Amino acid sequence: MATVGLRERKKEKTRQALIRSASRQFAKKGFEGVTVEDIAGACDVSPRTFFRYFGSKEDVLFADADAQRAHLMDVLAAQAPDVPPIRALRAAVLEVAADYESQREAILLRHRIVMATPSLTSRVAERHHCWESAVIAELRRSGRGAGMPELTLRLSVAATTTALRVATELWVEGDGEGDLRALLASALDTLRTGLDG
Amino acid sequence: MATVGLRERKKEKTRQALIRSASRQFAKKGFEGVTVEDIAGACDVSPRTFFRYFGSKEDVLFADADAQRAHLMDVLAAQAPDVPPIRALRAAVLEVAADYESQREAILLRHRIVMATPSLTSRVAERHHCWESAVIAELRRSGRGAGMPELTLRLSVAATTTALRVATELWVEGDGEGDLRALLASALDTLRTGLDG
DNA sequence: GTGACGAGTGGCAGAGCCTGACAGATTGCA
DNA sequence: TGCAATCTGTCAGGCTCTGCCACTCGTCAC
Repeated sequence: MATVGLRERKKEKTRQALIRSASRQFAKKGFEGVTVEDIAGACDVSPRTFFRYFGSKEDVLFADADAQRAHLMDVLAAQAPDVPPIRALRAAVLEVAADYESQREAILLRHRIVMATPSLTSRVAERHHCWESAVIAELRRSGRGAGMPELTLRLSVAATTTALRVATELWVEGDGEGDLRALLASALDTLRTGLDG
Repeated sequence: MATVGLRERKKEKTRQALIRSASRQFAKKGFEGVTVEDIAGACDVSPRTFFRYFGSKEDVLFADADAQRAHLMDVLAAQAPDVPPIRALRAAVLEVAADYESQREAILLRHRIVMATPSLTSRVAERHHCWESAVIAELRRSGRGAGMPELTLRLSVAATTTALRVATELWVEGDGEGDLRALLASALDTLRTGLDG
């Protein structure tokens, strides 16, 4: 049996406690109105320990980013080898959109915090940019992007992740009431058909 | 005649000195290897004064961003009213590309600094994201985007600025030897025609 | 020319983020 | 129980950035 030791369970518990503590306080007092000391203090942990779990105060807000990125990459890698790159990527981002919808509250909360804090908006952009690089690397690794010129490959990936971002923004602005996957699918179709005007 | 007083001339001089001092030292010792004290000290100015010119250490690296954004917006606003939004935007980003080419050395230097400093990559992304909002606002203001659904409008703008980013990245990776405008034009054509595969 | 006004500056103090180093506590295992 | 690895707290310190106050120096009116 895969017993995880007490140590690891404790660690995961602290990690989750820090994330919850941070989210709660950010929502109440704004990102800049909360110090690392506040976050750590609410968990009976020293600020130094906080930084052993998260590289920065911003990181705790995007703690699940790695998991989402991993999911994206998994779905991408799981596509049949003969599926063309853009179609494979389409499936992957639609999967991420489904993730977002299933974590609706958390995503909405985070986006509200981000919107209210100019210095954070760049972080979201960075995340998507980071995904971009990873996706390109994966497409290259799997040989899927072999026949495409460099510019086309990069542009396709960048445009697709951009579609995910734009669709998500609209969805969030509508308080997550709309159908994110439908929105994203529509955006992807637009990209496939071509922008006119 | 528009004589600018000694005071203002001095101010502009300090500003330029700070920018040059920063660029030079960043190039030599890396962004994080240089402190604000270093930058200011090299100009015989106190750190406190540095922050009166630039909101942050990062800002000094993107000092010309405002001018470029203004140029982009000017070209956009100067398009004939009957030019459709995407075509107007195309003209504007091509103009920015021309700017980049004319400031080749400075752009290349900056991108190298950014590439070498993970924490800065988000800033570039943020800049483009910021342009996006401004462009959308302008298109809305001029009534150019009137007939388009929200999603299409935003996606078109986002995809176009993304094309600028991707083309610029490729251009920089090739040490600015290629033809940035041609690269961008090709990317824009791809977006217009539609992504296939 | 002289003096008043205001913009620009420097220095100081301080909050907050983040890191390295060391010592103590806790867990896992023999 | 005792050892080794891991996790934590404390301390010291550097850096970014801000508010505050006094000072200097252009600018402008008289």
